[in-house]
Amino acid sequence: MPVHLSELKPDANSGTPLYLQLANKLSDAIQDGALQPDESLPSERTLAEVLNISRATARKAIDILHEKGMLLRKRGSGNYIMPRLEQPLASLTNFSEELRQRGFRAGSRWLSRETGVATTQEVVALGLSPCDTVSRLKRLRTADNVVIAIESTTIPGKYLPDPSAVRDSLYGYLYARNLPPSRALQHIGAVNATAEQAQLANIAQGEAMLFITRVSYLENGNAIELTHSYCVGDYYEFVAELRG
Amino acid sequence: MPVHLSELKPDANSGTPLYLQLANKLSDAIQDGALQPDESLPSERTLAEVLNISRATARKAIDILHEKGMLLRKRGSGNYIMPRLEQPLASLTNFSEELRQRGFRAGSRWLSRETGVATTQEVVALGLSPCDTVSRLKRLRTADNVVIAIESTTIPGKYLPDPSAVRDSLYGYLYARNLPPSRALQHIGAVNATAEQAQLANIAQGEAMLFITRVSYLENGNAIELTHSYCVGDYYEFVAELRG
DNA sequence: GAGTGGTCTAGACCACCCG
DNA sequence: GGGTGGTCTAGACCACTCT
Repeated sequence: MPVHLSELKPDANSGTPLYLQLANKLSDAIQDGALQPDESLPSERTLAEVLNISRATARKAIDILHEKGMLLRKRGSGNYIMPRLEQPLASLTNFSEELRQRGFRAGSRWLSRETGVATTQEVVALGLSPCDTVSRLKRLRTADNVVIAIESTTIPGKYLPDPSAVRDSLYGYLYARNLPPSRALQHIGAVNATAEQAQLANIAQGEAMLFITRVSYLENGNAIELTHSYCVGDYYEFVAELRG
Repeated sequence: MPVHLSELKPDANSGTPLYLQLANKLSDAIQDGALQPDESLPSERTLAEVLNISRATARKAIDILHEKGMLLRKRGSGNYIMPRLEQPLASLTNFSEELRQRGFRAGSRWLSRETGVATTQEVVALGLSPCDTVSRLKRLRTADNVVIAIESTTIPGKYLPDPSAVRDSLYGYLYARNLPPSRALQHIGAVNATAEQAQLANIAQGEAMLFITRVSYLENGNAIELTHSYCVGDYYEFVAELRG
């Protein structure tokens, strides 16, 4: 424990919950290497006493890190920092940030933005009524100016009446209107590129692509987005974390 | 709330924690349809009082269901049952069970079972020393007698000294020896089938396949298994859940 | 204003690990 | 036996929703 414990002390007047502040500070300390793998954290009771919080609050912070896989709990012994696992990038972030984290320059080019009446597939996937209108966005995704995916998105008209309102980032639009997706289901398969896809992505016809279908949901359970992505195999790889 | 609340009462002498018992009973009630979507749960205080437990305990049970996406919490209003989402099959279960749940008859055929010295890739992925021995299993996975995947697994020798000890299920072997994987990272890409793969899987050369690399970890963070799977696109699809 | 979930406290007992 | 995490209790205050 090279850190001064006092640096972890949360601020009771900051507005953010104490347990969240503590979880974030501990997480940062681990990421920065101030806390080393296999090292043990101060005990829950020690943390509580030194930081002037209750043990339940300290515990809740530690629970968060444990749930993220950063800590190993050992009953009767202590809480230990996990040997570093690769972080799954499959969390719900926008595409550009994901690529930027991997060191690429992300870009996109619109193929079309239109409105229309929902197809049967869209009605089912998004939980709409047969006559509802939807907005559709189609674009090419690029990394360092290389096409890495062809992406088609459908959004219910009530959430996006005018598709041209989305300038760069769909997620940016949704967050700005307080419609942040909280969970999503992805179906991932492999397909051979069609002639049209090959031409768009500048690859050979028949080349293997990842075909990803994603439905995103709001916190209240309503579907907000249906996206089909065709991803160039050479550049794109999906990383997922499984739990037992 | 058609159920009698008394049926949810946990047993203090059962050995399993109260909050877990309650979470399971609530979960069952939802799955069975005894609690309908959009219906609200009794308030946390009511649950606590009727079931003779503290609010914190009731809350912890409800937290579990919320984290599983079964409940929608509404501050100042109540806890509501979520409209049913498709369950992601990407949790950490064995292959056979996963297929069985989808209504297939799962099978496998061994191609080879051997021991050897860890390759560089295996050393890195599994956190071994360069001279460590490993066991390697290679097999074909079938559903209703159709080959759907070609799978190669590497396990550190200290966990599996004799590869022929694995009869049918690797996970069965690991659980029996108290080595249950608790989390895993999967990398998922798309590749074109080689001539050899095409012949094994009875598909055309060049056909798109999912290429999945999985590393599984024990609760203590040690890697237990490295698996490469080539999955036939027509039959296999990976389902993942993302979080915000 | 009454009821709800969100946070926090102070204290308790247990099972477990370790020296 | 002393310290640890795992569970549980009985209270408290807040911000929010509903009507």
